[in-house]
Amino acid sequence: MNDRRPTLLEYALLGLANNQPRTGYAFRKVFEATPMAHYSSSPGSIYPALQRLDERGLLESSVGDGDTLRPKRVYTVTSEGVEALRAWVSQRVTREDVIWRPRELMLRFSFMGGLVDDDVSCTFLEQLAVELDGYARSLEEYRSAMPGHGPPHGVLAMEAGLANVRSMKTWAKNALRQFLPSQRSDGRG
Amino acid sequence: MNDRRPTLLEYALLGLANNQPRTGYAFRKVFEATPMAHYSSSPGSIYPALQRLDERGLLESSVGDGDTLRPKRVYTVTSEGVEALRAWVSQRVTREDVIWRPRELMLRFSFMGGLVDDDVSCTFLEQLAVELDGYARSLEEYRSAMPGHGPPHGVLAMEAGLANVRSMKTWAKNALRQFLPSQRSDGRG
DNA sequence: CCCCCCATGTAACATGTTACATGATTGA
DNA sequence: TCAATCATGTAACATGTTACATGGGGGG
Repeated sequence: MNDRRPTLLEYALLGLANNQPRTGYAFRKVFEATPMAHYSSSPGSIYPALQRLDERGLLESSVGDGDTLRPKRVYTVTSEGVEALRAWVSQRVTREDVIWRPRELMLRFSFMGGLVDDDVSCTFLEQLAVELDGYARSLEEYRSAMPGHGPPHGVLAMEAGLANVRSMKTWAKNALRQFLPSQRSDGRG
Repeated sequence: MNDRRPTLLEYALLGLANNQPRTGYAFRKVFEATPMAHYSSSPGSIYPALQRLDERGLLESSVGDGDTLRPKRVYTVTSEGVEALRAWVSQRVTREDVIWRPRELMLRFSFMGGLVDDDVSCTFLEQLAVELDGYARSLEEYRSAMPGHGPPHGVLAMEAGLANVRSMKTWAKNALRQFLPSQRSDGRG
């Protein structure tokens, strides 16, 4: 048996199934058509992943009217699956997440809707901003140690990374405003 | 024999070796310490990758004074390796690159220094800007089709993607100015 | 009737992860 | 001498990629 934590692909499937039950083919179409999640849409990755999630009890499948071979199989998330998803999105945002797994972070955020309370989204965005800030500072430090002579490619690539981190930070701060409990307390205008 | 094109990790090793010959351990240290390239620094990935590159003739290795077991092995890029690297960085920037492989793009750019003429960097940045622009437009279109009601997470995640693409575009346009052949032609001030 | 899209799956393969094993060198 | 760091590698395993195989249903 396989007790590892789910892959990113598996979490993506779980999150999509949580929005709406789908067939394997429908999952594949989402990965092909959607610009959001950058996962392979090949049958060789999707179907085995769905089978694994089924075996672990995070998804369950029901065949449609079944007298054909190759029955159409619809996957629905189980309560255990919902819990796994909730635990995943609610994890603390770490510096490592920001450095190594920014896509996973955005995937987590995008699955929060309807799954967790707004204060979880709020905490997520606050932690994200903090970690992005710290990372930006370490990048700046790193850059200042780079040689000013020679080809500028290294420094420029560095600056691309920095610009990226900063834009994400700006985004997080703006997004946060939509989740903060309303600022104006009921008294006064 | 394995004739596939090199992995991203292998290109990263090739590029680093092109800057300076290193031991396997030194490559690992770079991946641990550098914020730029997000690759695994585990021996289980690095050493086999170096062996593959050696077998394919893109790297060659020389052992230091060798009467010990476990000789220290220094990898140097071959002329064939340099050619492979040059071909890789010089490829046309496609929409798919921008959507699915932005990190690879930045890696390609950062290895251009000292490897190709400035007009290659120039072309790269121009193509990059064009493709980013097209991608941004398709993202905007996609976003405008999203539901305005319900949890805002999806729309926000979308906007994060957009902000990211736009910041990269701005970067590309700024970087381009450093590679454009000097605007003022020799006549007049 | 044929082709395309819907739909599900498997097999071979390469890569990367994790954990382990080993040995050399350097400084406290 | 002991520990840390330098240094190289392998084995088991899971995942993902590519290519292939199969079959139903609808439209031209």
